[in-house]
Amino acid sequence: MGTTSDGDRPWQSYHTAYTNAKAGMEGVDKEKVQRIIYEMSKGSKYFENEKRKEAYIRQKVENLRAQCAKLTDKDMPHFQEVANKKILELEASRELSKIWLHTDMDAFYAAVETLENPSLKGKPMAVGSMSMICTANYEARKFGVRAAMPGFIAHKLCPDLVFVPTNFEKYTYYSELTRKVFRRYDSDFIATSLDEAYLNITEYCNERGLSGEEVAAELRNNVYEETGLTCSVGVAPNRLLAKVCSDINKPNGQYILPNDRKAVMTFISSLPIRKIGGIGKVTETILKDVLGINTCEELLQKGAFLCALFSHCSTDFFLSVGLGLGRTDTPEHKLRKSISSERTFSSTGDEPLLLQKLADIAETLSNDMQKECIWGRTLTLKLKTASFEVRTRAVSLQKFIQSKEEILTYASKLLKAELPLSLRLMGLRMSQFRDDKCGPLDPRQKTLASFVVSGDVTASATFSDKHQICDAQTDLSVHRESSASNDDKISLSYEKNDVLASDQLSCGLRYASTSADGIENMGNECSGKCDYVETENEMIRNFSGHKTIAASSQKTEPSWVDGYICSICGIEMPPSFIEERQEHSDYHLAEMLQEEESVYVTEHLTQERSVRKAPQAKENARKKQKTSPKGGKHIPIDAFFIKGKKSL
DNA sequence: GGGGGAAGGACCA
DNA sequence: TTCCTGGTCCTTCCCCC
Repeated sequence: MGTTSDGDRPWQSYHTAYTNAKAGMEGVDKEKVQRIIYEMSKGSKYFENEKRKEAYIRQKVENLRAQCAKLTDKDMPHFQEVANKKILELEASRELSKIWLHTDMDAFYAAVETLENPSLKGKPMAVGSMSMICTANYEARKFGVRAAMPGFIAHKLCPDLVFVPTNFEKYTYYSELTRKVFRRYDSDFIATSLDEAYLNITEYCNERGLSGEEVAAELRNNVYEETGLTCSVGVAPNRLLAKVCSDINKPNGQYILPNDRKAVMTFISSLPIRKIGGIGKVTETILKDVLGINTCEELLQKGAFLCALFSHCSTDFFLSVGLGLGRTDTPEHKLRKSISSERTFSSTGDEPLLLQKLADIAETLSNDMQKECIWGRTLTLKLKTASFEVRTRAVSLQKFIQSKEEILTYASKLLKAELPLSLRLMGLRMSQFRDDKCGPLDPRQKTLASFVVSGDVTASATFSDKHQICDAQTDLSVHRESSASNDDKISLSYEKNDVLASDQLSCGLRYASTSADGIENMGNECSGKCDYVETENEMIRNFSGHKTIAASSQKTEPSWVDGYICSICGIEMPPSFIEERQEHSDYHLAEMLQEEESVYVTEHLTQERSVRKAPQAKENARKKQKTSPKGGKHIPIDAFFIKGKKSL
């Protein structure tokens, strides 16, 4: 990219995501487009970052080449044998009885906009803004304009380009219309985005005695009739191939690959690897530059090298691609694994401003989580620096959270550990969701109750031993009474821990206390028994594994009026309901502690800052932080989330 | 040595 | 002057058991 080896045409080696051919871009003056993009990008921070990334990939290629060179004549027969065995196994799994159809709407957002505003017809148009465009119609693509390209570059390529802002409500509405059509062919169709879906049309074809080709034509016609939009369709024995096929006759076309092994192998033999979903720019570069692999057929031919250089997982994928294999089953309904929100803004290092932006993102995330009834326990902060370096910092909590306040509390800690820093993007992601979605409002109560009610002593003991529940503010720790007693009794202990030290611990308890001068004193590991010293409140608590209530408030345990009425909520429960009563009391205690925590957090924020700056903190920090490949200035997160040395 | 969390990266739409 | 957003999966590193 722009180096001497490129002579007087440096742009020829500048390969951004949007210099790759896409449907409708045939006949584009590629060199002209590349030159313009290069001229407009060079010198920018984005460009510099791209250069860094490319250097990193080049290094990766060199390393793999070196590994390759080390392979001896003795190694190769072994790896060839491994590859042959894998190929035989994969071949045995080949299924040709299913007919899969992949449908892809043509320039979807642009088509919807044109449908609603016919004056746009025939004009080069892009949906998006000057900073980034989502999609471009086919007229614009003739100029080299395409999705994921910054608007200002698109404008340079096509000065008459019309920009239309995105309107996702519209796209969702039209997407739903297309899905109504899809459902008639396969009620369990898989939607991968607003404009793409996979349909298993095996049954539909068999029941009606229709071929895949006939069904594809019928479906395209129905979509057009009911939406006024065109789509392109691919039909093949599996999803991987169907997706490749739908791209062949774009726009408004279809391609059918027969359910026949020979036809599949012929089709795949000359197919460029980049056409396969899952093989992107980096993987393509590595396979090409290290092993000279350009087509899917060559993946099979170089099987031995793939086995020698890549992981089992990657090798299996590459070899199955070489055989033209793909998924033929309809997966179970996939549950969401994470939810996130991020914002890009003008680069700034202003701390109050960054915290304000973080609060906005936390609010959006919290709202989204509430809409979907989700609680999560792993919070990840994503940062993009002014120089486009991306960092992520995560914290796993011992409780599930959802509120803006809680998200912001932890997110702020993660951010502050990274500052000072000039940022252009911040994002928050929540993952590790609680299994039950719409449970009680207090996620912890459910967790606690499940331990008591289940009576699964083994499970609770294991949990207790391995994961002392030490939440940042309010902790509900489940402890088994001394195993020596062998009476299988479970007692519940509540402990309120230091906001600073405990929230990131996954195994064991460690407490950090802060003395008046801000010097860090690392505390003890706690497993069943521990002393908790909280200097700020001059409070010493002891907790010995028996049922202990260690809340700082003066509130007392709920009592049973007249022997059966709860003094707090008035619920009636006879004395014989021992476990239920215990659980009920625990619930109120958990509530009390939760009330306290907001106050507690506020009190501790000031203290926490001083701790973060303590010189000893860095020394004590566990060196888990991975060395940044970029070698930039970076404060390890552990410098903030200090863990003590394990007590012996 | 294996399990699992954290961090980073690839990829997709 | 200006280069997105939101999601999944995989790999690597490193700590702890």
